Amino acid sequence: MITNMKHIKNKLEAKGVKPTYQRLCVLEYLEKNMNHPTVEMIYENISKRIPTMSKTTIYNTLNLFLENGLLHAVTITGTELRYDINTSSHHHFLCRKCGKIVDIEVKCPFCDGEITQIDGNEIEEIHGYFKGICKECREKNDKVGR
Amino acid sequence: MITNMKHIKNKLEAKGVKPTYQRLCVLEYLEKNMNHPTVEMIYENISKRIPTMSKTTIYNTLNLFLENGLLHAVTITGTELRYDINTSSHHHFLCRKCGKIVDIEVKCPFCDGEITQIDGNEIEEIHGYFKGICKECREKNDKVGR
DNA sequence: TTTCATATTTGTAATCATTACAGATTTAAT
DNA sequence: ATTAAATCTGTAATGATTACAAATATGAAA
Ligand SMILES: [Mn+2]
Ligand SMILES: [Mn+2]
Ligand SMILES: [Zn+2]
Ligand SMILES: [Zn+2]
Repeated sequence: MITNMKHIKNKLEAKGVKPTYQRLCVLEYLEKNMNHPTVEMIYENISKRIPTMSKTTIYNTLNLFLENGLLHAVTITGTELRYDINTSSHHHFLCRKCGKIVDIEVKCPFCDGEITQIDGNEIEEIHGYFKGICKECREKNDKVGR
Repeated sequence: MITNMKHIKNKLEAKGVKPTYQRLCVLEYLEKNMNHPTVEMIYENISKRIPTMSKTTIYNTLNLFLENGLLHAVTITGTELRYDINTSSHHHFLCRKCGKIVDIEVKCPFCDGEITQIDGNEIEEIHGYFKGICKECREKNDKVGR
C-alpha cells in the first residue's frame, strides 16, 4: 500500500477536507499504523516529531475525519474510542491479554447489506466484535508450558 | 415473570452474594426494568425511595454482580456502560433517535458457541449490535408525514 | 504588498463517567 | 456487650472528551 504524502493529500481533498499539515500527519499515522489507535497513541507518536502538535487538534481532526467518512470509530474497550482507517464492513477481535485489536473477516449475513431491517428496526450500522486471547498471546503461553 | 423479593434474594444467594438491602434494590430494579440502564438511571430510580443510597454503592454492586455472573455489561453508546440482566447470548439494537436499546434475537453462527476460534484467536465473548432508527421512532415519523 | 475576514490550531478549563479511598455503619460471631 | 470483618457512604482523584477563547495561519480583496 502506498502511503506517501501525495496519496494522503489526495484522499483528504477527495473528501473536501482542506489538507493542513496537522491533518496530513494524523491521516498518515492512521494509514501507516492500522492498529485501531487511541487518541493518546496518535498524539504520542506525532508529538515526538512535531512537539507543537496539540492533543485538541488530534481530537478535532479525528472528529472532522469521522464526519467526512474518512474513518470509523470503534467502541469496544469501554474506556476510550479507537479509530479505524478501514471503513469497509468488518468485525474485530480484542485480546484481553495484550489489548491488541485486529480485523476479523467474517461472512456475516448482515455485512452484505442485504438485510436492512430487524423486528421493524431500520439498520444503519452493524458492529460486531469478539473478546478473548489472540493467537500470539496463546502461542506465547504454550511456550512457557502452561 | 416473577420479580418478588423472595425470588431476587434466592438469585443472589445462588451466586454466593450476600443479599443486602442495597443489592436487593439494584437487582430488583434490573429485573423490573430490562432497558439496559445506565448507572444514573438506576441511581435516580432507587434514590427516590431510598434517599440514603449512594451512587458509589450502585457502582460497587454492579461490579460485584458482573464478577459473579449475575449480569453483563454492554459497551455500545461509547459514553457509558449499560447493564443487562439478560445474560443469555443475544445482540442489541441502539436507536440513534430515542437512545433506546432493545434485544435482538439473531441466529448468528457464533452465538451457538460452536465456533471457538477465528484466525487462531480464542473466542471468549461475542458482541454484536446494530445502530439505526427503532420501529417506534419510524412509525412516529410516518404519522407526521415525513 | 498590505489589509482584513475566515479557518485552523493551541492551551487551558470544564464536563462526565468511573474509580480510589477513608471514615461511618452494619453484620455476625464470640 | 465486644469486636473484627463486611458493607455502605461521601468526597476526592482520574481519565477521556469537549468547550472555549486567544493565537496563528490562510487567502482573497484592495
Ligand atoms: Mn478494523
Ligand atoms: Mn440485552
Ligand atoms: Zn494478545
Ligand atoms: Zn427510537
